[in-house]
Amino acid sequence: MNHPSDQTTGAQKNSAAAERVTSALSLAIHEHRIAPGTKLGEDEVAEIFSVSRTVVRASLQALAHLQLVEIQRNRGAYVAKPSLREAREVFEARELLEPRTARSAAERAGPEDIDLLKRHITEEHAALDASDQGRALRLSGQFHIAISRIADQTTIAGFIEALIARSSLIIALYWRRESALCEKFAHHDLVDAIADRDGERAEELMRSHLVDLHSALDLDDRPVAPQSLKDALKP
Amino acid sequence: MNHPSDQTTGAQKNSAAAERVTSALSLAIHEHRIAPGTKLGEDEVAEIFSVSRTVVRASLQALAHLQLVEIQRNRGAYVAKPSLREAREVFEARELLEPRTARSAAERAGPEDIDLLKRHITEEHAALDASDQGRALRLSGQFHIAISRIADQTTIAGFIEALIARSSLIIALYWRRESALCEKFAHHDLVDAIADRDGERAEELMRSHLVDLHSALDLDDRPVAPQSLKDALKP
DNA sequence: GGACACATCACTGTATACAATCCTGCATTC
DNA sequence: GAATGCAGGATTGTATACAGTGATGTGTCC
Repeated sequence: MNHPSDQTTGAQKNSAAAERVTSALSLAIHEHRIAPGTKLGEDEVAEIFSVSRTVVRASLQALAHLQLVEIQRNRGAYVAKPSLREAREVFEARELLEPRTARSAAERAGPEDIDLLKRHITEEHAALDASDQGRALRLSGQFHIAISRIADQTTIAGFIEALIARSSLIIALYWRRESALCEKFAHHDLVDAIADRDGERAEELMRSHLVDLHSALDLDDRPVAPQSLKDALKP
Repeated sequence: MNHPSDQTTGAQKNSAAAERVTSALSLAIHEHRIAPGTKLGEDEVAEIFSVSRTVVRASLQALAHLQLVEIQRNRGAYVAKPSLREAREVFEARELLEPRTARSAAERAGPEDIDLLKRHITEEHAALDASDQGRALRLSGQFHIAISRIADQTTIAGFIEALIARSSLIIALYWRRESALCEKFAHHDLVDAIADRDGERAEELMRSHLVDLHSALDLDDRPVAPQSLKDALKP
């Protein structure tokens, strides 16, 4: 059985070394150790991981497909900075897909699935207790992915995975300091509903959980980031 | 204004030459000129397009991400052969996403959007009259993509694009000879509903259209393809 | 005659070298 | 002093060469 924080995503497998680089970059982005907008120079990344640019390029392309990085032709790869509009779209899409997925998961979950989810939550708590925000955030995403996997719809699970990856960037950009990270209980209740095989309740819990998350973001129309003024005038 | 059959998909842009190769391969697959399961050797493709393997690899990777081709490590790239289960999942996902998208499209469509859709249909008819099955099929897919673009949800539009790409493979594998290609009228009615700004009707038409499509496929559990016996015994 | 082991071959994986493009800084000019 | 043009450097795009892996076919042994 896999450890809950295993990160073999459903994404397209790259070959050998490329996958290692992709995972490492993806992890760092998910844990907010690389900020949106950061340039990922090929030589730079290549040296860090002791591989050639060929491998790095494959990784960056894979990440670009997940929209975690943006590749500008002849200019290089940058960690993506989702716009307000994109941020809204991502959460709308999640609110469309995930509640239904949670329902399916509740209807299909076996004992080992429940176990997996519970271990997930344990890990989340541990990360929160250790004040490891980055890890907690990543695990929180993994929790959602785990549910979509249990729902046994790999196609939709893949979409959700991509949405959660982008959510991580969105949270990095638009999270309101004021709002607390109240996911602990939300996730716990969700697992309970799934363990009870109560699809209806799982669906509703997931929906409200996502609405909570959404409303904890600052997705109004006015400029948010300090550099947006400069950005707005440049092009 | 763009020509309706323009094919600048929302997918991640590859660099320069790679995009040309990706488009050409994608087109050939969509038009059923390359069968599922066909091997796409790097040298072979490289020579056909007069580029180096580097470029071909980038293209194949991009197509792999759309799940149009499957890359097996150290073994090469093959045009994907979606399983029955995957086929079902793809259509379930479409039935989940597209009706709602059609509703949004109806609510947002401007005159130029209606024009675009009408020109799409004209092209489809032309292809059908010319008995160009492959082109008709591709245009039919493009029609769905156009609607999702009008809905102005680029994130979901991207998902739908990927689903339609795979649908093309699924149709190649599981289409029943008996059932007629009845899309002409379905698409026509849909455009009418969108032109009337009747979201409700558009949603319902899209739903039934997809159900029709789904039921025109042979997605039962028994083996379908003639070579499946051989395949089943080999591994 | 069949099966296994091994060698050969074809192909993919990775690294590196070269070409093209873009950005930066400086000099020149008005 | 500001703006423009140009040159240098840095970075990405592409091609090619080498290394590693899997498949195929042959030969030998039982």
